[in-house]
Amino acid sequence: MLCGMEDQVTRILNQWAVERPDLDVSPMAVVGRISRTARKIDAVLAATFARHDLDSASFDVLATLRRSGKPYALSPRELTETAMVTSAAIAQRLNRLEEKQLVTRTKDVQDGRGKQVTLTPAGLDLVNRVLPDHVETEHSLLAGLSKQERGQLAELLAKVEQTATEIRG
Amino acid sequence: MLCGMEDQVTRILNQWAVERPDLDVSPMAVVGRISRTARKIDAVLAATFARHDLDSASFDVLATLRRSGKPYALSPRELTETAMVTSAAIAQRLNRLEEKQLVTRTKDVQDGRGKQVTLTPAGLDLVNRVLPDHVETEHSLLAGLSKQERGQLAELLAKVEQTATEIRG
DNA sequence: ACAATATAGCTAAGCGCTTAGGAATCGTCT
DNA sequence: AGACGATTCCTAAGCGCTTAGCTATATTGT
Repeated sequence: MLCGMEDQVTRILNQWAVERPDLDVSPMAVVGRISRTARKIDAVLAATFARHDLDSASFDVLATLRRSGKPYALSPRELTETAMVTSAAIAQRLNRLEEKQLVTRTKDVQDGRGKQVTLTPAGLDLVNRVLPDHVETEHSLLAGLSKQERGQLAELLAKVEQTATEIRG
Repeated sequence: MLCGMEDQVTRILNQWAVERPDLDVSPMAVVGRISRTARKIDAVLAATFARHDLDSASFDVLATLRRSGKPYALSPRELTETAMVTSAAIAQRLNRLEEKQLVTRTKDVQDGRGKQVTLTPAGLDLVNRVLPDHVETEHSLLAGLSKQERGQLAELLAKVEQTATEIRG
């Protein structure tokens, strides 16, 4: 750690060192940083989506359908499984996307309980237009990291994610 | 990257490689991982707070007051500046905390516009009790990382956070 | 001194998420 | 076949956040 010790997270650590010297609060330097970084990233990504009259939640659904390949159709259940939100949240996202005519919901012929959510031509067109912009934003976010550093970061985060999953589903 | 290529993020990358081979989506491996890890961490931390009849937002305020040192008092403005949420959100958090008699709001004598938010004895007692539990949870989240790896992770994230801040506030 | 602007704190309305629970359909077990 | 539990999708209510906009007080400029 040869960094300048001058930012928010470091100041918090210094305060705790004074107030609760009995506690080893060093994990905050990492855990707190993950949360803060994630929020800032979300804000940056949201700006890109907003330029296309979209929000992150809507883009998430459109992108999941898009990358599933032709015919760009998945069930709400499948969408729920990749989205890290509840099925109720997906239902509401789909209401909004259907309203904007970016997806359609049709009955699943195989399973009467299920639905097929399909990208409309307008939805496919939109996600194809947003994608390059979004990818470029992500590139710019990582501009300060070498290829090697990106690999390191991804690996370290994967370990933490793994541990978090083990602790609580 | 010598990892097993079998998890969620990697599957997404593989799908994009098929569907949009023209785009270099490699940043998703990092950016997506940051978001996912942050959410899982939040869930783990929330479980700890719930054991003390608290949520992350409330704990955040209590902990900020606690680590500011005696007399455990800050203005809503100061709380807003460290919390990464709007002043309206802080006002509502304070409503809830005041209702539970964990903090008090008194008029600032120096500045008639301002208020002083102070930990009550009950609030101080609660945060002192939650803290060790919370710190232990954070330790367990990082159990899979060596001390050196933690330092690396913190530094890499700090770089990304810095870039994100430069891009947009 | 006074007006204009900035700042501090708050409420209200809207948004997207959650939990809770309902309706329809499927799969299984007798 | 029929009953029962599991699964799928949905709505409703509640929660914490945001934006918008209010009041009160402080600061700045003339």
